Amino acid sequence: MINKKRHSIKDIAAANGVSVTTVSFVLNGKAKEKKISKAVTDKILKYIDKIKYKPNQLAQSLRTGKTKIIVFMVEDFHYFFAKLATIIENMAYKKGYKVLFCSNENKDDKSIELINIYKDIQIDGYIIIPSPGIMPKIKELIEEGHPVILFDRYFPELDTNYVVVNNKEASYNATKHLIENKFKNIGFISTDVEQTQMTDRLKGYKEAIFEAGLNEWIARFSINEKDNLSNKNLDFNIKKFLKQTPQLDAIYFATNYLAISGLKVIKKHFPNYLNKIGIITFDDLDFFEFNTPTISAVSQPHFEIAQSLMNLMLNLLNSKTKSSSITKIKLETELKIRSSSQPK
Amino acid sequence: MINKKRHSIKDIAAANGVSVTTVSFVLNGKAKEKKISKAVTDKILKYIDKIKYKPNQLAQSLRTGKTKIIVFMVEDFHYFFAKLATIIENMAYKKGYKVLFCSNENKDDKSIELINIYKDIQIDGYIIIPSPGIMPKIKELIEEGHPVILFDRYFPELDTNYVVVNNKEASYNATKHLIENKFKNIGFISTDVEQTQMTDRLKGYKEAIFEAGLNEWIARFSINEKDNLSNKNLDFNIKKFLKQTPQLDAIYFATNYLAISGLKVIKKHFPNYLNKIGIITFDDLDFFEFNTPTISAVSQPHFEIAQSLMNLMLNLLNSKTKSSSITKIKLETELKIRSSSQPK
DNA sequence: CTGAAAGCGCTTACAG
DNA sequence: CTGAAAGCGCTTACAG
Repeated sequence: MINKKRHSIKDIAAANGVSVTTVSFVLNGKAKEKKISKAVTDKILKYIDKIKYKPNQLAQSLRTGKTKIIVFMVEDFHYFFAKLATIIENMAYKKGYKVLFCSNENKDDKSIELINIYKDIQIDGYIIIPSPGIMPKIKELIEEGHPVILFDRYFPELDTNYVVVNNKEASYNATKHLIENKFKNIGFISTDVEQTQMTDRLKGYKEAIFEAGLNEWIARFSINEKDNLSNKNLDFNIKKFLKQTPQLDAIYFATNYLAISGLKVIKKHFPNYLNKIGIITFDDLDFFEFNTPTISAVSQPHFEIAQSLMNLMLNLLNSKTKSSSITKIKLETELKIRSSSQPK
Repeated sequence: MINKKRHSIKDIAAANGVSVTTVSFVLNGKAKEKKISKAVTDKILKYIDKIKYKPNQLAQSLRTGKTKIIVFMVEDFHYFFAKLATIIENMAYKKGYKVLFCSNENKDDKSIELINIYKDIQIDGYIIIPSPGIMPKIKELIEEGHPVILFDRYFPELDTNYVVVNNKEASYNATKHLIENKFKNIGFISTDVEQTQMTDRLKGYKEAIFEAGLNEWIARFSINEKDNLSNKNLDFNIKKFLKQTPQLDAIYFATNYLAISGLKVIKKHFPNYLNKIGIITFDDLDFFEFNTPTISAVSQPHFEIAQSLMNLMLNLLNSKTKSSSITKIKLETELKIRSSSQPK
């Protein structure tokens, strides 16, 4: 490595005939507080500006224990992530933080492994979509004093910061929308995960169905190897469910990849369904907008989610006081009514 | 922070009645080389295993100048990125590296800003989809001795490691496929970016058209604010182009978000086109597979791209010798023929 | 108003 | 075979 050797505080001190202490104080904006004379302060400031001095983050980190790195752990890097990532990134870098994006694939062992690594390298803060069984690990993180924010789902038994959407209410509204459009036998296709985002959507569905005195048609599939869109197993299960339940006149998918799988199956094996049954899904996707037919969907407020997460995290990082106040944010979703949920 | 104080080498040394030097040698697998007795070595190894000692990465980094972090810079976090990210992540973590994913939005200033930050924190290696004008910055990185790999596109004038696909050949084949299916007036819709991935695709198109003695119909739009799928401006331009060029009986989109925009416009303003004109696009997307009609596409080998990138990077990181050998990899794409490109 | 010095936790050249 | 010590580049309590 061709070393146009980096400048160090020592160099600056030597060049200006002062001590490293003085330079450090000036660099850290403590000149006033430490009563460094204006003359010296200005001289140093001008000099660091001239040589474009940048402190060595590594040394700072070693000394202070802060790395200026935030972890952003999601389930996978598709759709939802893509919508949030750029916003998160831009907000973080603007404040001098780097973001380590990573995916836990909703697996506990991967989550734990990653968290352990990040603890080792002394990450400043954690924004996490938790996998089902990592409540103990999250608890540990919090007890050790790390700023932690969960999102998309949370652990009701754990008092922690989180940002989620109104899954239950949105699900209730989506179901009710189908009911109002005269659908009578509304299937609910979901996963068997027992996490809040999914159980709340189920609750909303059940409530609306119960209120209307209709029958429940619930299918919950296990998603082991979620290779996103090419989940043969999921396709197979949905196909089986549709075949076994010919009564259905509408389907509500609990999340977008289920809807994708469902649409694939319908187009292939039940093409007449497309114009016959109502379809709605949680979690909007760009292409639902121009699929034929266009697909009605519950749309999550990506910008608000990302913004809430980062604002909250930056607050946590800046508050010297280990403030024991916990912030829980529930954001509103929007029901995008398109053609798939119109009366048939 | 509740400090169940981390163990340090000093602690280990004290607890075992040896010096930190000895401990360090053992930790770094230099026991043999440094002739540490088997007895001492074993004792230390057993001890660090018992207390689950993990070295402080920060201190190591400060000392060695290595951070065990790789940067993976893409244009944006959609589609292409999602396909590569998990593979990259898993390969990296397995080897003890962390990955800083970031997006440059194909803007030079953002690229440069990010690279400067990463140089500051002494990132070990750079995998970059370069924005149009950062050749000087890339050159600087290389000259300073940083391992750098470009991908998706490269600078022909710069002798550097890269991983790309056979854009020109694939584009030639895609165009030829349309020609063989009797399309005579094939439009080419692309961006005005002068980067290899795009210019090569244009070349392939032109070559096939020329060979067949057909007319060229080329539209190249500027993509300023690429907010991915909701690019009103792009929609507008494509609509205008289609209106002004009624001769077209087929369209070849140079990349997937152009195809998405095009499909939206066609569905909305030229619905009869769907069954009338041929469509093919570069860069496959999951939903092209179950759009109506299914869309033919040039599919990139995501797994091979990710794997090549990481293997190459790990090689670069491990070779002590500043090997001056440059690796240039061009991977094969696959033409997925679906219904949109069938003869009409 | 400013500085000498300790220390964050490592690695390694040097000495014995 | 093993250890004392310097040094990576910072921050900050302490002293004057």
